[in-house]
Amino acid sequence: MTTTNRTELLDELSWRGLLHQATDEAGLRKHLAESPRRVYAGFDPTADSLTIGNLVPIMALRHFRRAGHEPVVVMGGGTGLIGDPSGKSAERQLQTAEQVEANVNSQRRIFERLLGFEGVDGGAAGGATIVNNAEWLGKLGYLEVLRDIGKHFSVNVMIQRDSVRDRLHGREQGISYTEFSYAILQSYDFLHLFRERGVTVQLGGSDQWGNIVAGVDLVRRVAREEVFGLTAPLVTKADGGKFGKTESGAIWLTAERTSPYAYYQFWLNADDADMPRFLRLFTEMPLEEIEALEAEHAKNAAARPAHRALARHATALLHGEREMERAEAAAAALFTGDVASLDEATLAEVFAGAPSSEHGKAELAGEGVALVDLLPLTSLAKSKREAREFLSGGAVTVNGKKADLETRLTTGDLLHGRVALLRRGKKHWHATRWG
RNA sequence: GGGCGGUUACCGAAGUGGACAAACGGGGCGGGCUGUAAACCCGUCGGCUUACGCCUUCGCAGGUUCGAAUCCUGCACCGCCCA
Repeated sequence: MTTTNRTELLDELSWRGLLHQATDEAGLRKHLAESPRRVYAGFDPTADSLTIGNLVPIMALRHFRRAGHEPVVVMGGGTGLIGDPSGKSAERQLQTAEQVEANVNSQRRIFERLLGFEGVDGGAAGGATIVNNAEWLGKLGYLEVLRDIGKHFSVNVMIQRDSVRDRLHGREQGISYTEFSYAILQSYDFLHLFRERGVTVQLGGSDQWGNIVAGVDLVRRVAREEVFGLTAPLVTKADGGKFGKTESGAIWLTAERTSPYAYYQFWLNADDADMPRFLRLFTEMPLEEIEALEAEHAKNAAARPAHRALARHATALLHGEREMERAEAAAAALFTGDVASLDEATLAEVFAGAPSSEHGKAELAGEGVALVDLLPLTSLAKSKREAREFLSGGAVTVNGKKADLETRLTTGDLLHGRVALLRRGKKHWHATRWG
């Protein structure tokens, strides 16, 4: 990890591709150089976890912290009750207060992991802070908001905003007063944080630009102080696909939703064309190191040095060194197909997260059980017909050995006397356990 | 309210009485090649206990016919035009 000093921060964010837009960039640069600042980013508790898209602003916060500034994470326990219309084509369904609270608590772990909230790196301003805007938004009175805050918002301006305008003109979907008001609440967050905690910079995804600018305006009007905002770009893929999505769904930042193994795989499978950007965005390697990897990749693409480095860094960052090592070991075993040689403990670890099923060992005696009959009982085939299709196509493997329509599973196939590992296609595994 | 056009499988889009489980493209799945990639090639894609077999599909409900995604009637929804 490099130590970035405050004057270089914006330059670094820029070459890393983390800087999209900023209010008064020259002013911000000076502001950040002068002294340690507090910078905040808000996160919506719409789910009990965050996805890889949310990683971008989090990475930006990490760079601020490394540069000696103090990140403040704002969990939208209050705004989450309302719903941000930005980027949404339809009115959002309100979540219950309990849901929002549960989501906030669940997401908190991610920030603790990625930003650390105590005694971090001896940054000049200390570690990061995490707050929940339900704390202050919940106390606001309606009349108070209308008198003190609402006065500073021009409806004329608000309806010009893309997120609102699209919904206003949409024949199908209108926008409720509730969602329309969202920007006011988020702006109020900035004002509150400025007053109570001296926060002077807000950071967010590019879809937050409007909300951020509104907050900067509000602080200027009410407190007569200049504060700043900047956004990180929306991450795209070279092939035009949606970033962070795989066949099996979104990539999440908690192990229950996306296992460290799957997370590792996601990065390892990144498109070559995306590598340069991803290395800059999602690792904290210095530029020289990244360029060295790129050179190495150009020389020997087959070894995929850059992919491995990216997967290792990103996984270790989120799940820790140990989980990263395990994911890597699992990858090695699964892709050489050499699962039969794994010792029992490693095998158990590698397949801990894989689909599995329990069966009676007696069935394996003598002739054993035909794979065509077994497959429909696993996650690998939906019906016997499908099982036949896969088997005759050479898609199925037992403990790393290719199977066909005739293959039967017998006691002799059990690894460590109790498990047989089936694979369909390149990466669908299923552990059958026999007891 | 009136006129016209539309509604087909995951998506797009052919099909206007039998050879239709339905062309073609995208996408999915599987195989090959490869770098656990891209590109490319091959196979497959309504479902089924193993099938020149059965069952369920072409907006919905009825009808004509030996036989309908295709013709008729009514209904629903979408688009354009007139009021």
